[in-house]
Parts: sequence; C-alpha cells; structure tokens
Amino acid sequence: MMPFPGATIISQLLKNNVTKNGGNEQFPGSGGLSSGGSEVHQEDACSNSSRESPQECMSPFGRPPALSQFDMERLSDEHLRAKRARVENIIRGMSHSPSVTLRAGEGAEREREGAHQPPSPRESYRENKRKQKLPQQQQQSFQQLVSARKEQKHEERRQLKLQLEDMQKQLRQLQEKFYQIYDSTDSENDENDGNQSEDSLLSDGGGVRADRDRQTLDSNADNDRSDNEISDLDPGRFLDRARALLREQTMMEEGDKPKRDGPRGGGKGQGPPSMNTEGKQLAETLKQELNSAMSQVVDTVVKVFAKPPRPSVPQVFPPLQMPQDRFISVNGDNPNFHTANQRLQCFGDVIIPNPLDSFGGMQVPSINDQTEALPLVVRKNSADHQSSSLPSHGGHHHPSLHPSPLSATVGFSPPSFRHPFPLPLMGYPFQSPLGTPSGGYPGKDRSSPESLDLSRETTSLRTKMSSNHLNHHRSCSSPSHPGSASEGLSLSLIKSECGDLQDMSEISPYSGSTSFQIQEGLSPNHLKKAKLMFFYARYPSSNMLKMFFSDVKFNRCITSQLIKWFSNFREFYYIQMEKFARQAINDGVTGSEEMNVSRDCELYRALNMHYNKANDFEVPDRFLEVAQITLREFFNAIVAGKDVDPSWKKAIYKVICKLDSEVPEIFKSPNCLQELLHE
DNA sequence: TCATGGCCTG
DNA sequence: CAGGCCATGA
Repeated sequence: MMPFPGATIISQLLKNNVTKNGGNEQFPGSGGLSSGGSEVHQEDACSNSSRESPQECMSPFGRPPALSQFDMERLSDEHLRAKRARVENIIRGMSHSPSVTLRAGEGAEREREGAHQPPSPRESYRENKRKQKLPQQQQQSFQQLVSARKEQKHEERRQLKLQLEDMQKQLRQLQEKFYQIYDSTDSENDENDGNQSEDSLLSDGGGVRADRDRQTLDSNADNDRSDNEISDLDPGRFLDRARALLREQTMMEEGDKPKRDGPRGGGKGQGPPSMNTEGKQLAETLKQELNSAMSQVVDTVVKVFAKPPRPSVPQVFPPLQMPQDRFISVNGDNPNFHTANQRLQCFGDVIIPNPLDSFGGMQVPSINDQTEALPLVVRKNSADHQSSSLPSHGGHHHPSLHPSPLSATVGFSPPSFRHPFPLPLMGYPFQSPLGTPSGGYPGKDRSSPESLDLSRETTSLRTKMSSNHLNHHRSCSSPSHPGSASEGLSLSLIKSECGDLQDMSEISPYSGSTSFQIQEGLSPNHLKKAKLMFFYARYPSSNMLKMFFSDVKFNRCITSQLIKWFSNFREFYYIQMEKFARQAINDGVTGSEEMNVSRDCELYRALNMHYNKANDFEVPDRFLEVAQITLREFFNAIVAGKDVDPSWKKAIYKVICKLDSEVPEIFKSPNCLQELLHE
C-alpha cells in the first residue's frame, strides 16, 4: 500500500466505481463522505466512537490529501451530485426505520464497548487484535507528538477517521435498506436473512482485511442461495439493479399487489416477477460489495495509522547471520590463516567467482580412439610394436581441436579449494615461477629452464583437463619433451592447473620466496612429492619420511598423515593390480609371464595418472618392474584360488614390501619438486 | 600402550 | 584423501 492509503484508497475506490459505472453512476454512500461530516443522525455516535481513541487516528505522515482531492472530485461532476442526493434521500429515509437505527446503533456500540451480542469468531479475533495494538500505538504516538503542529495533523487525521466512520455507517444503512427490501418481498421463507444481515453487519463493522475471495467464500458458506456468478458481478451493474429494485418496490407499494408468479420465479418461489431472485441476488452481491469496499477502506486506514509507530518488528527483519561466525567456527583459533580472499572462499556454500571460471566454455582434447585398442597389459611379444606405434610421443595436444562432452564438466572447476590442513601451511616452496632452486642438485642434464614453467604447467593442465577419462591418449613414455607444448595457452589456464597450489601461493606471505621454513602442516606439494616417492618406496618407514620431509615440523599427527598417505597409495595400487589381474584372467591369459607392464599399458597409465597426474615426472623403470611383479603375484594368487582366503593379499604385501628401492637424494630437498619437474 | 597397517566408508 | 575401526606386534 501507498503511504497515504487512508485517503488515497477511498478516492481510488470511488473513482473505480465511477469508472465502472461508465461515469454516470455514483457510489451510493459517497454523499456522506463528501460533506466532511455526516448528514445522517448517527453522526454523534460515530464521532464519539472515534474520538474515544484518538491515538488510533494518528499517523506520522503529512496531512492526507483526502478532503481536497475528494471535494474536487465531487465538484467536478454535477450530475453525479444530483444522483447522489437522490440516494442520500433514500438513506435519510432509511435512518428513521427502527430496525436500521437499532442496527446502526449497535454498530456504533460495538466500536465503543464491544459487542453486546456474541460476535462472530472472525470479528472477535479482529477486535482483540485491535485492542492489543492500542497500547503500543499510544506509546509510539506520544513519542512523536512533540509539537503542536503535529497535534494539528493529528486532528486532521481524526477528521478523516470520522469521515470514514460516517461512510461506514451510511453503507451499513444502505445495506440494511436492501435487506429490508428483500425481507419485505420474501419474508416468510427466508429465516436466514436476519442472521445474514447481522453477519454482514458484524463483519463489515470491524473493517477486516479486504479479502474478496474470502468474502465470497464466506458468503457462499453462509448462504446456499448465493451464486458464484453473482459475487463476481460488476458493482456498477448492481447499483443499476438496486435503483430498479427501489423503483419497483415503490410502485408495488403504491399500486396493487403484483402477482408473485413469474417466469423466473423458481427457487423459493415467492415474490414479484424478477423480484425474488433478482432481489436476493442484488442483496447478496451488494452486501458483498459493500463489505469488501468498507473492509478495504477501514482496514487500510487503520493499518496506515497503526503501522508507522512500530518501526521494528522482529519477525520482519530477523537478525542476519553473520558469515564471520561461520568463518570463525571453521577456522577455529587461527583466524590469521586466511587472507580476506581466502575467507571468502571458505564460505562453503557461497560461490565466489574466480579465475577458474574462465574455463567455462573451454574445449578439451578429444579422446583418441586408438586408446581403446591398447592392451590391458602388454603381452610379451607385442610390447615393442605397440609402443612404437603410438603417434603421440611428446605429443602436442591443442585443447581447442576437438569439442568433447567432457568440456561441460571440465570447464566447471571447483570454486574453491578446501585446505585439508588446519594449521598454516606457509612458506612451502611450491613451484612458483618466482622461486629459484636453491638446492644444489647434481642432476642429470636438463633442458633449459626458460619457459619450462609455462610449458610444464600447460602439460599439467592438459592432463588435468582430461583426467576424468582414463583412456585419454597421451604421451606416456617421455616426460623429457615437455617444453614443446602450446605456449599459446593463456595464463589463466596455467593458473587453473595450479588450482590448489595457487591458493597456497595466494595465502602465503612467503609467496615467491625461496627461503625455507619449517612448516606445521603438509601442503599439496608435499602430497605430490609423496606420490612421486611412491614410485620408489611403497612402504617408507616413518624415519624415512622424516628425512624426506625435513621441511615439515613433525609430530604424531603429521607422521600419521604421511603414513596414511602411503597407505592410501598402496590401497589404490593394489586395487589396480587386482583389477587388472582379474581382467587378464577374464581375457584368457593363462600364465603370469605373459603379462608385462610397460609405459603403454593401461595399468601403467592408471597408476601414472594417480601418482603422476601431470605426467611431469619420469617414472623409474624399477617401478614398472615392481608393478609387473605385483600384477603377476595377484594373477597367480587368483588363479590359484587363494583369493577365497580373506587375508590372501597379505602374502603379496609381504613380497612387495621387500621390493622398495632407495629414494633419490633429491627428494630430500624441499625444492625437489622444482628440480625434478624441470627435467 | 603405542605404532602401524588394512579395511571400510564418506 | 581422511577418518574410523580393528588387528597385530613390539
């Protein structure tokens, strides 16, 4: 509703009626409204009732434009005035009727003292509601009435209220008049009419919220005669009907008694032709329309008067849950862990736009069909040929070459990286291009480091993007040609590959620094390093881990986590072994010696994908041997039916754990990743 | 009792 | 990959 509904609504209501009536008819009760007072006898009662609670009329708003606006409207149409005068005469005549007076008085009485008769549940609820509102309204009003000017406005609003009350009374009287007409024509058969009109009075006197649908329902419930069609008819048409009805009534009273039969005299069957049904319908519909209009007006005014003094309703503005709470709870006692950016990304359910989104429409390389023909495990005699036939040694993969169904999922990168470690992970020398290797690694000859970061990350990206597809065809044999790949890729792509690493670099105050620092947690790079170490050692001891992760401040938790990592690595490793061994058996392999593990076979690819996803590390040959041994162990055990024993794998584990080789010294360097991956 | 590994599950 | 649970061995 608008800020000035009290007045605006009324005029609007009347305007609508004028419009509906084609500008020729006027709302019957508007005469009383326009006069600024009431021409009816109940004026005193109405005034008293409204003055008794002046605070109810107060409003913080300015002077309602109702009167002037209204008068303008009235004066603008002389014709309407004439018509209105006619109706007012009727009303005046009605007001002398005892029954009308009584009922109108009851209406006023109700406002003053409450209902003498048991009110309908709806009305009693509404009245209680009103009474509950009063104290707050008074309180708020006194706070606002600090100046005489406001007092004046207050008075004006009260006047408006009075007018509304007058209008209400007149409408009631009009209603009553029609009920009377109806009663006079159909008195003996309609015992419900009294209650009906009473209900209408009760409901309209309170100004319940104007709900047309509800009123229609109520009307239908109260009265079976009510026709759904009727309640939807245009009020203007009913005003016409009302006048016709009145004319008819007058003529009937003056002249002879008309016949009660009529072509449409069905239903209750008593009454003048077209009077019985039409009168009922008219009464019904007019009642509803009046109720609706009155309820709307009164309710709106009351609502407007009541609303401003109560600025804060708790239910309207529930306290916002501050995201900081969640942040604190998430990060516990280490609020310095995240930068502001990081904090944003920590709001688990909040999607933060990040550079990774730039992949949205990106396309990934398609899967090479040739991979489907790759042997599960490379048979002894054919291994070399298979290997040499692969076209993509150091292959160039151009991401935009082939659109693929994968593009949809690949492009949807996770919006945030969840740090698995509760403690700060600062200072780990990840592969930042700004970092410089400090460890003197007497390594093999490497390719020149220029643009190696870019190419390496690009290769990694390529791998990562296709990581969902095990059969993705790519170079398996030689990670020593990484520099040739696609310098054209944008930096954002490269950054996306770093993904979690990038997050780490963003939050680390030591970002770009080569200085080492003992860390209190394991970083993603530590994980990567551990995976590479797995190529040498499947069962590293805790002491060995401490040696190779010297940049980590070891405690029980860190050790357990590292051990757990290797345990998980082994789990995956053995699962793959068993899977491929069973598959080989299903494929008809009869002897374990038929199986070789080469860099071209699927088993190796699966393993490499897991431990060396970026394929930027040259897997030692020894690992292939161990893998082959493991595979054959599984094969033999399964063929021998040992897998019926629930602990049949333990024997294999015993064998495999002895096959660990020494981890190269370079892994002891905290910068080993940079150095290793530069090869 | 602790450390470790395996298994299962989310 | 991590957590929980259990079994095992020192």
